[in-house]
Amino acid sequence: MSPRPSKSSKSNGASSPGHPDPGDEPANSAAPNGVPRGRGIPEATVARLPVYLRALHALADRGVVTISSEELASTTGVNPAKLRKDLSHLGSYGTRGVGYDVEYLVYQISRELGLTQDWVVAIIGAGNLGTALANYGGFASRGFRIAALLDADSQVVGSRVAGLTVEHTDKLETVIRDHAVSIGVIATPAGAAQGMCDRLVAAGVTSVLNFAPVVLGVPDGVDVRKVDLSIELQILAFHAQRKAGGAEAESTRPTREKTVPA
Amino acid sequence: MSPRPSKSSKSNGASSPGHPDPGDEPANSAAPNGVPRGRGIPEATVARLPVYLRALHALADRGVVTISSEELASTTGVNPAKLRKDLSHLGSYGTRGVGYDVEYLVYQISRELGLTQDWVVAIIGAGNLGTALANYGGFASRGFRIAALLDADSQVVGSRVAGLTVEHTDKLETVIRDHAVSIGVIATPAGAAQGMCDRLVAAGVTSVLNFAPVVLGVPDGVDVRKVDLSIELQILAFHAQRKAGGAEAESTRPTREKTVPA
DNA sequence: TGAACTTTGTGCGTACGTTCACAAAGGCGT
DNA sequence: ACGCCTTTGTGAACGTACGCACAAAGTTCA
Repeated sequence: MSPRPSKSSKSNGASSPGHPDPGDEPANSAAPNGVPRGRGIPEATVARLPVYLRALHALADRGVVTISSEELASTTGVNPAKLRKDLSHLGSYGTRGVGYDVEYLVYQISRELGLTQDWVVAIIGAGNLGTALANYGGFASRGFRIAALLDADSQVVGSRVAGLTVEHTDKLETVIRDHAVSIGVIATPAGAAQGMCDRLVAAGVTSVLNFAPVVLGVPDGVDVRKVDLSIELQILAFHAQRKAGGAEAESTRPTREKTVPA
Repeated sequence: MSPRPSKSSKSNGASSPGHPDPGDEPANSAAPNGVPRGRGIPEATVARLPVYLRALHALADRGVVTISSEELASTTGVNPAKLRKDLSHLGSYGTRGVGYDVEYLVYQISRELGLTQDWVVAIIGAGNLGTALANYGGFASRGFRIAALLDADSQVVGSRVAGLTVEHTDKLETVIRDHAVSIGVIATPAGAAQGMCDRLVAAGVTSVLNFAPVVLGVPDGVDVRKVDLSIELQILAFHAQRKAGGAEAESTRPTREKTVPA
């Protein structure tokens, strides 16, 4: 059983993909006729690929050689058809009647996501969150190398966190360049986020992961993704409220009612 | 005060987007004509309401009384028409020719999101991330009260974090009930997440915010939202790779032709 | 070898989300 | 008081996403 082509390289259909900002950006590499471009993998699919990848890594560790879309779908919590369609965007890597070769799929998804190369990450803000991020093992194991941890507080600068010495944000530009950082993670208080982001961008960073509760403004070509704890909680609250007896006689008065689910 | 269309509809899909639990099949409760009137607010809108809310809070603090959709849209980074449509789902709270009353809108969105009541939160896992979350001030200020912080490590139990004494996960059920916790935040290592989640659910928690890199399985009626740092980074990597001229590592093109002779 | 079985890959109908463009609605100046 | 100007609220067009259902393609076993 070796459906693994040693090394087949083919043409690259990369055209001119727009910059699908997390927020909204119309620009997309639409073909003249409207067919989704060769390399045009839908955002929704891209967002799921890491989930599949993680499950596949776990399977590989357990020695599983092949897996069907049905099984992989159930472990990742998606619809089997959706999973197959997602994978079909990468190419035809399954074997009918058998399923997908786990190792091969791991490789293909990794390559597609750009994880076959190393990404150098800098974390701005060495507070609780920055420290947590620096200590999070999930990064290094997936091709993300945290090269620097910066903070504006002189008290913190110089201390060692997760094997790194915290550097002062004054040196941001130097640090970014010296380590060839390509991804910046903002874990600062809200007030400092935009400023740090601007400096990151000016220093050449084009990918930013923002944990600060602000909407970052960036020029075209810079990719920002936001992780907002408070927003997630509020969405949960919305659904919880609805579950807890959504129909209330509300006019303009807050219903100060607390319903504890049994 | 505008008349508010009170049309009760059954709750729509309880699961969060991207978490299509097996068994999520009930058709959406839409009006005969198709418009989800009344309380059927689209998920995409719900996800943006907290963003608007935050911006509105900031405006209120600065003493701004009214704001147009155009301005609010630009500060929150969305399309003005989208913003208006989002707000229109709550009712007609704007004044034509003028804009929206900031305070009033704050109240309306808060009520819609269920933030006019207090939500009791328990954080499971007092490691770096759990500590960061406990210290994050953004919760308390928005109606979320962290009532408990639990950890399985006896070394950590008893220490004080963010004004709370860390309790042992052995007492999870008791803690949940005593504090009437309705939202559980999982900040444990991946291996412990499902177990803790199961116990939370068994104890009556129906809203879970999961930071562990696993897909949690929960029964119907339980809402899970996932925050995954590693996935966000991988999505960034995907786009970064594309920006960096996807010419280096050639790829298999998913065209009709299939050529992978081993 | 060939038939039965398994599983992929995808066409298609449906639902959802986004954006444009405009009529309706209200304030404001004269 | 009246018309002008601003801004909302929404109908309609477009695009994306989802999931069913099925043909195609491969495996296995007699």
